[in-house]
Amino acid sequence: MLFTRAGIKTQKNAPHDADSKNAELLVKGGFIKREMAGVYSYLPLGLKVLQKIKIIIREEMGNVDACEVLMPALTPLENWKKTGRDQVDIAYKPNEKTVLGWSHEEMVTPLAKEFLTSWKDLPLSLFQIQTKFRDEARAKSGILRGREFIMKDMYSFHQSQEGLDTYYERVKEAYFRVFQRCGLIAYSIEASGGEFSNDISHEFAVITNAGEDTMVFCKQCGWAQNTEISTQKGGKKCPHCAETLDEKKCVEVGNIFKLGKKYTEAFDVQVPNAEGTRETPVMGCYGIGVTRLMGTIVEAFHDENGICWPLPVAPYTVVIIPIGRKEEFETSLLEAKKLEKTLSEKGIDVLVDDRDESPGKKFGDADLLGFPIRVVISPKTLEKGEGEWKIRTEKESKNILLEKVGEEVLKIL
RNA sequence: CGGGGUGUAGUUCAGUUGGUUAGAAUACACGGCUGGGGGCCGUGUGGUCGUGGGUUCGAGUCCCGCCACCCCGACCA
Repeated sequence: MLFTRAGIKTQKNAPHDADSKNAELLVKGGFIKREMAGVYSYLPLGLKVLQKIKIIIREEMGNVDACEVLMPALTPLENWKKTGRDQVDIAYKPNEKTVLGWSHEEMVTPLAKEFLTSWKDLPLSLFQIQTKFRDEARAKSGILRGREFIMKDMYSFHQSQEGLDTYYERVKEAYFRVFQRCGLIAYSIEASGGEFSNDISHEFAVITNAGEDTMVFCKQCGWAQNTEISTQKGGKKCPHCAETLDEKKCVEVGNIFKLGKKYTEAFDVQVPNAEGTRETPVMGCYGIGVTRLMGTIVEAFHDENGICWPLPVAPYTVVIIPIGRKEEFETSLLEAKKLEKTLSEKGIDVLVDDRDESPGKKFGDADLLGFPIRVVISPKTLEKGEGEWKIRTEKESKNILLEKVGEEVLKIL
């Protein structure tokens, strides 16, 4: 892909009110554009990142036998009246008949009811990746807390509590893999069930100063708790292994709940078991804030020059920068395009900075935009058929034969 | 939802006690130079000063309402 065709526009000035690194860097890099408080457009580069995150999520949800669906964002108020959640004040209500979905228990449960006609249909797990609407009193921190955001929400139905318990643990493992593949270290922390459930739920938290939550955790055994409910404090001893507890700010990137029969009862879902007796299935629900996850990745991976995307979610894996003047630039650009073709054929996402800009500007943008690998092609290096290879997060660069670039990239992918 | 603050060019900002034709940087367009870390020079485009009212000979500037946005707090699935 050519830079001038990729819909990329960087800007020098950060928004004056950027209150977090993700807001500042994503806007400067032209990944997103703010439209209102807590509402963003995703521009070509930002959308590419989102798509890569979604691919990871889809693969991992597939691994726990979940099926993807897409339910409407516009939902009937009637359904919410059945669960008493029609009065929740963060809900946007376009009119007296409809609610913009802020969670989808009220939609997925009636849907599952149609589908679940036999115990053989259980367990059933459905997920969607969809825009959610929540009228937050105060949106903040870029895409970490918006009024409109993208969420992966999944709902499972089981014949027994044991079935749910087993599945819950499987999903927990899948969640760890999702965050790990995004380059993040997530802690599973005990939290309150909120309005969903009286049981303890689990949040997945990533340590970062931009976070709104605080957790206490044990580096030794991995035990962690949200300070919201914890009686423990940093500096005290871990209740499990007596190590000293740490206390850090964190972002909640996911959460999972055991819902029990609250929703299946509200919608009168009953499934005949093997004996022909009708039973009410138990439910679990599992969320990942997809756009929040993207913001968290930026909070976790940036330096003074810009973003440092982890390989699996980088909008482009490699940026090729041809430099030189006049005819020399044309020669470099030609070589860059040749290299692009070779790499693309190997399935590598490549961007060629074909702009007629100063080298400094191109380097600056490459750093800001955070492509993991940079290959510079100049008359100097071209003499030996080489380019300059540099990893975004490393200081030093090295020269490399252009024909070797492909295998070098594949080596670290 | 309480307290505080800000709205001027695409963006970041200046604009004196109210006083002609509202400025800069950056971005953008064109030309020239430059060519390994956001380079230089020149020319040009771009503004109903958030919005509605009021005071005044005269309002970007003063007063009131409304709206939007930001910060602190409350809330947060």
